[in-house]
Amino acid sequence: MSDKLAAQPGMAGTSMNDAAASKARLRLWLKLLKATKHVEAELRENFRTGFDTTLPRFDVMAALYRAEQGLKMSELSSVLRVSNGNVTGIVDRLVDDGILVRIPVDNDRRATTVRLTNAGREQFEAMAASHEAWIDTLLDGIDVNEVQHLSDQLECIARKSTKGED
Amino acid sequence: MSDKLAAQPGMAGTSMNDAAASKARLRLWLKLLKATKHVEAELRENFRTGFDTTLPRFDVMAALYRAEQGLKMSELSSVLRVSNGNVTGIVDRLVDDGILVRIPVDNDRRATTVRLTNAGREQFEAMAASHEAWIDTLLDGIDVNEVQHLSDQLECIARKSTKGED
DNA sequence: CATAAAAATTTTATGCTTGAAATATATCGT
DNA sequence: ACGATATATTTCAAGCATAAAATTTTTATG
Repeated sequence: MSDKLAAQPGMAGTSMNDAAASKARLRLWLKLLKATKHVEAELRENFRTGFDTTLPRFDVMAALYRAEQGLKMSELSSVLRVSNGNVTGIVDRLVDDGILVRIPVDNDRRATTVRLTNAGREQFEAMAASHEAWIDTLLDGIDVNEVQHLSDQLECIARKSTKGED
Repeated sequence: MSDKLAAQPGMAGTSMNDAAASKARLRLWLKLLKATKHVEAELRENFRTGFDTTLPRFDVMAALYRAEQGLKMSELSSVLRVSNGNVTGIVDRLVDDGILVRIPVDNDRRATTVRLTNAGREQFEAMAASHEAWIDTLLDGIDVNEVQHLSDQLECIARKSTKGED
């Protein structure tokens, strides 16, 4: 639609040739990556020093906090979009720490449900509050009024082949 | 949108109460993370199937491609913002594969410089071309005219405490 | 019912990542 | 020259991550 006529000197915000657009996208990706890695690094450090835990553990707890009745291992790895084998290890350690329990599933001895213990729910709530505050600080360079817009653009990226449940 | 009660005068598109802004930032962060992870996963898969290599290896090669005379291990880990120990392992494997060489530094027997071999440079060029094409495809949901703007916002995030050399 | 196919999970092998400890070398102050 | 400190790198232990193979149990089919 808005392509052909980069003709005008004004070039009112429109168009770029393909090669330039490709380079621009590459630079954008590098910045996206840089910003994300930066925030992740800060969060990891905060989780480590503040709660002696990790981001992946927090992610597992967050998923289970939302699912009061617990989730099966396969549901968990699907929600978190990580491999099955990976979840096994993280859950093992969380169980050892008394944060999670494995509950056998009736009528299917292959599966187990995983659920937060009461201690786990408590710990999660404390961490979630800090987490939100950390993000608030880390992203405060962003114009809040632009958040929705930015958000929409990112949605476009994530949706590529990722059937978008949130 | 800016919350119904944007009060009145002055505050044109501004404002949201703090709690709402905080939640909005949290949601934004989750999308940022989701978009980044999605692109990363696709790239990893492409590198694996297309070149039997990994993103971290590509990153090392990219850094060294730009530095024709090579980099010391510490410079490499600083540029890539990863730990020293991490770089050691990745470089070890790249050396085994004939992609990198370690060169002793004159007058300082503690340090070594790492450089791409000719084979390494060749391989990198092929991979870089594909990489750019992959990114172009993955980010094509993004309005190219918004790239600069989006980019600026991300810059804000990355700059927090990250003295911004690129 | 038997057995093949499917499903849920774990195990294995490999590699990335960190932070901390260890090693080796260089530099500086006295 | 000596010893303390700083610098460059590697090693180590633990955890995260994937893909692929293996295990166990369920379900479907003949």
